[in-house]
Amino acid sequence: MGIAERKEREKQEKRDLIVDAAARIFAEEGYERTSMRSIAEHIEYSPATIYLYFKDKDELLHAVHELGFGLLMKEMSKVAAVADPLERLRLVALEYVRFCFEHPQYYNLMFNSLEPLNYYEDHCNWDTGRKAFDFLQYAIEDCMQKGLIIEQEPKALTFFCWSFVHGMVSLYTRCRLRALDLSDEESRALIFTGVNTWLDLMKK
Amino acid sequence: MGIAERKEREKQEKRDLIVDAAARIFAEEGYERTSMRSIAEHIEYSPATIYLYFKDKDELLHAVHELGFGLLMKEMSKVAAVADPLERLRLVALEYVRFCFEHPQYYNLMFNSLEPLNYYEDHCNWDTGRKAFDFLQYAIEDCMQKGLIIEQEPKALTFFCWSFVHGMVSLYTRCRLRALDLSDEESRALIFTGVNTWLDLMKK
DNA sequence: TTTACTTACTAAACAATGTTCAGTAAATTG
DNA sequence: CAATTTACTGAACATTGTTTAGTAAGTAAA
Repeated sequence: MGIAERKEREKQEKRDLIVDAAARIFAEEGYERTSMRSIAEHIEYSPATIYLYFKDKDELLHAVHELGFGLLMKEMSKVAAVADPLERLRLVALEYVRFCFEHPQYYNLMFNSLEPLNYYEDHCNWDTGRKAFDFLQYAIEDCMQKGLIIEQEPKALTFFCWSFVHGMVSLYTRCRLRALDLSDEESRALIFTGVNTWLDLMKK
Repeated sequence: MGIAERKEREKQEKRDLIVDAAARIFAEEGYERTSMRSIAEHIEYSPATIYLYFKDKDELLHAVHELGFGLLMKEMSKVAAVADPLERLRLVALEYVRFCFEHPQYYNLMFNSLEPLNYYEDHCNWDTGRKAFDFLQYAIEDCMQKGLIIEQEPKALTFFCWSFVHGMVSLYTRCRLRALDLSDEESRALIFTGVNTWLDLMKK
């Protein structure tokens, strides 16, 4: 039955078309400022069409959120081949920071905005985030097992590492570094310094 | 001229009435979900009245934002009398964390939301945040001068400390600890542990 | 007191938003 | 060819932030 499959494929393609357009506009304008109507206009369909593919704006946002995590995981996985665990951990952190610099709207959606999590209220667990967290935890456990960093409960230490980097980049993208009188360049440099300082503190 | 003064006073009182109502509703419902109409209804005035006291919703939000900083500074100042600089720094951090736990909506407004900063686009600097940052920096410089913690450029180190705690509480209030399979109580305990771990790492 | 003016406020409207629903035209099926 | 399903839309709805024209009371000057 080739027809049913073609229809299925076309449906998926249209879904992707909507998500891609939404992602682009969300990234440019931010979530609140992009209307369903403007997304519809971009793909040259009526607003009501979007509701045939997504329950509401939240569900569409969630799809974009997943897209963002795909991007982040791809970036972070680039350094998987590096042999030295400590250097690998450092590079993972740097990729994370770089991702935030290059896609601040995605980052905000993934780690600061509350909306995309509405989707998980039924499913109760944030699977997507969990995968990224585990990725980081493996990198840290590797360092710990080889005696390169301090000993700590792995999950807790992973949370601390994540928090530190997340804190820095969030304050940056959310414009709170205005409290520091720094240029944009200086702010970014400071954050990279922060990653190294943190790793030095964790070294045994 | 008593009349002019009374009018001035009454105007200020009404302004406060609006800000207080707005603060309560923002804190309960969140910024996006509270309408100007609902605020107006609470204070038993027409929506248009609010616009006599505030240019728009952003400016009202900013007033609430300032209120939040007043609250935070008050909480953090409670520990000013503690003699031991390291212990004082620890207590400041704990008060900061506690503030976030007790007023998550305020916290989000002050450190994650972009909107209240619109107000500063003309004034270019985030004065309110700067004061809080300086408060923390003094506490840290005190520790450093007495040789209790590692030597570092004070502003940078202050930023790192702030980032770490901000990162932890943000991930918590923004529900990203769902990636960790922890109860609410366990999450909070972990954050307090984090503060102590961080201070241990900074100790010389 | 009477007159002008200012202040404090509101009702009603505006444009834009997310969302729904009845209806339509085309594609598919029997 | 007829019946049914699919994919889509136009128009409406309720709600939002905001503006404007108008009103009624308070104040000041004659």
